[in-house]
Amino acid sequence: MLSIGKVARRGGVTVDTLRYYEREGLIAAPDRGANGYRRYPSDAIKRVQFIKRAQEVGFTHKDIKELLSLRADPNASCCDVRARAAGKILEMETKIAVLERMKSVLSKWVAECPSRGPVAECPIIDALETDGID
Amino acid sequence: MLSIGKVARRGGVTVDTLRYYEREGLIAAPDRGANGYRRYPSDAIKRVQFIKRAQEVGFTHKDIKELLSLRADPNASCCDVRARAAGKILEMETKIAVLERMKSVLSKWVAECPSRGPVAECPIIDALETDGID
DNA sequence: CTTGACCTTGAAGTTAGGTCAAGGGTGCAA
DNA sequence: TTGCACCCTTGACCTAACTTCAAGGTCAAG
Repeated sequence: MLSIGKVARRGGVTVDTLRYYEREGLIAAPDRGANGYRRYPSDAIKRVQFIKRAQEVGFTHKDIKELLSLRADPNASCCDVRARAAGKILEMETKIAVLERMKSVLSKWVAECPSRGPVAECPIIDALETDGID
Repeated sequence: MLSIGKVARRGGVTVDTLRYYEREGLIAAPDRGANGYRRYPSDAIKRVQFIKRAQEVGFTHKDIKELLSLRADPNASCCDVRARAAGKILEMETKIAVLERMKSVLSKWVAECPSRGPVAECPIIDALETDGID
């Protein structure tokens, strides 16, 4: 049985974060000792790491709760998990496309800017004042 | 002179958003009529559009305040503006790189998933349980 | 004179993922 | 017994860019 501090250190999060995960339902409320302290089973560390890794590849807490439910559901199929991952890839592609588009507008403006002269003649300021985004 | 409702409609935002911009210092507090209503000069619409366009290319409100200061500063140079835009491009490249990395990890996992069979054998779940991100 | 559109303020809610502070109890070693 | 690390709870606070709410005052048309 592990104290919250040990789970935190070994899981790579803070104790505040663990309590927050518990509130959010990402990890089950553990048993308590006679002193009221949380006592975690040793596989709690694995669960924390699961959550961390899922976050690192872009899953939100809501997504992670679904993944954890699927993992615990004997009727769930691998296909369900794959669909979540595929959906997340699509989301990322959308975000990347938005960023690329903004970046290309800014790049064009930067290329047009002489980088000297007063701001009154700056083509970037001018574009912000008068252009639509195109 | 324009009412807040007119500036909002012509600027493409809500009246609440305009009041929020005023609180945030993005637009100056306008004069008030005898009834206490805000009375905007007609160039207020251009300023709102400046803010909207700057947002659309990725500038935050903090960034926009700086750009507006530069625009109003006779000692500012075009170069200062260009530097802000170039910095924003770098930020976007960083964000894109993070997303691409997450996406490639997920894509690899999706490719490895047979998309059938119980979740207990799912390679994606397995990767989340045991892998580092690589 | 009533109806509906418009305006005022301040405060609180939203999303996401925590972080921190106050005020107190517990466990162990010197 | 003192001291320090650790644990507890509740509840507020953080970023970002709004949005919504509550409770009211003003204006113009019919």
